[in-house]
Amino acid sequence: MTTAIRKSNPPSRDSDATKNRIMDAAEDEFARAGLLGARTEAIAANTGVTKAMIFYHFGDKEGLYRAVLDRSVTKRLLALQKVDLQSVDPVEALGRYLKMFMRHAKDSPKVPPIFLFESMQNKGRFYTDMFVAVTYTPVIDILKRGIESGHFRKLDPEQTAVNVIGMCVFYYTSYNNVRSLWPAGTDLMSDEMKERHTRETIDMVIASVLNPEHIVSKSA
Amino acid sequence: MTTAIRKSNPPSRDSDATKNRIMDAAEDEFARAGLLGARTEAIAANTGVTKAMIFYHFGDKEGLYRAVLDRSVTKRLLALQKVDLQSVDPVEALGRYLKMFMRHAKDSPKVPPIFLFESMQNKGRFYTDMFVAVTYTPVIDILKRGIESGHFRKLDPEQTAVNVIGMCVFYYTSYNNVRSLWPAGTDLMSDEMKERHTRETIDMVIASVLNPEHIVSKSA
DNA sequence: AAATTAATTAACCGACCGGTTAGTTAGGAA
DNA sequence: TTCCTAACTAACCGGTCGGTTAATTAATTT
Repeated sequence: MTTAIRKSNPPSRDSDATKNRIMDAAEDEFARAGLLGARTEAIAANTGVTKAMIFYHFGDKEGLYRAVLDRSVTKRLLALQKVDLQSVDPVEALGRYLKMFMRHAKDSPKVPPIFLFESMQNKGRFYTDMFVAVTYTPVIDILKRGIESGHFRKLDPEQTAVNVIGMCVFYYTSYNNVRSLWPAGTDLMSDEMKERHTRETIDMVIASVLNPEHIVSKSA
Repeated sequence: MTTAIRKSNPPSRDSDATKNRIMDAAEDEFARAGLLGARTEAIAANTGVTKAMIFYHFGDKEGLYRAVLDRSVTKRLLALQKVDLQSVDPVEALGRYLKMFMRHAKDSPKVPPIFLFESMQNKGRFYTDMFVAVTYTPVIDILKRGIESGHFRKLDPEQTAVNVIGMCVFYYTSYNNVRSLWPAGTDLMSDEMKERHTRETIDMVIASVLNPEHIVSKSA
């Protein structure tokens, strides 16, 4: 278990290392209960250091929360910068973006719940423009480009972008509710199931935005 | 405001009426913070009766929570029973189901957040088979029928059903995060915006499952 | 090796929160 | 009218939780 590993490490007297350990544990706890429901004791318990260290290093619970959000948005920004979305047609661009996004979701499955809590509990108080810029804006840009080029249907770019991200993350926020749709004992967070979801979602998104006429004219 | 209206009503000595008032206030509070984060004081404050009445009528916070979930699943079941999904082709059936579902979401926008919290905070502990039966099973049935009849692509029915519901509810759980995608001051929960989301979502879902070949053969 | 400082701990505090309890009040039955 | 009981209130209780404080320990500098 991650918990055990984290706790077994010796509490080294290294500020940055300790901060990261706290943020790792905090990510789990915030994903479980959001800023409001997270217990600082619970975070500390998976850290190997005392609860007081949270306040020493981050000021208060909110400070730690901000730090966790910042770290995850930075991570996604880095991943985004590695993808070239400009020099390919909109269909390919959308596919590339989705692959990048789903890889991030697969590697950091705790992030979607945290952002959901952020919206529902905190009314998006800590959700900055930066977060929008690294998730929704690229999708909207691609969609607009695709409509103009005729590759995509005449859709509402903003509403569609929200729905696209919704498809990508809903599985990661709701798997506990939908477990029973699969045979008992199926682990919805196994690599195989995550990959199946990724494949299915990319197919679905592409199909949902394509312009049928454009396909016909292409095959003719 | 709903709050003011609820509170101004005289605290009648009617058990059922009081229970309903408590459940109304509880729905708001559970939608804000989930079972874990909900404050019984906050619920009582919007009720016109004392906090003690919650425990008198529902035993404990969890009892009230169960009651709220039950009420909303009953409501959806009733709406579902009024729709005929059998005697029409899969495309029409899916459209009808989505319209019904989105009407329910529009009228009870607090329900999606509650079920999201249920998954994330409580790991679906209170999410019964009944809930699955009134949300996912109908979609899966329609999808399977559509694949067999050739109307739909060869898709994964379960994964797709989850994504479909995801599209329907994500807007209602994330609007606080995505506000900035629209002009400042836009109320994402206005009737007009909700209807726009509904239209866009239904179009998108249908497009995402249709079998391209079936369309071509139809138009030929 | 002494002094300095950053990292860490254990114990503690006040506010809050779920739940209880003892007593009150309205209203229907006898 | 009296009685009974279901609905309701005000005050309270014990535990939990975010945050503080004073003292301790490990590195780093001089």
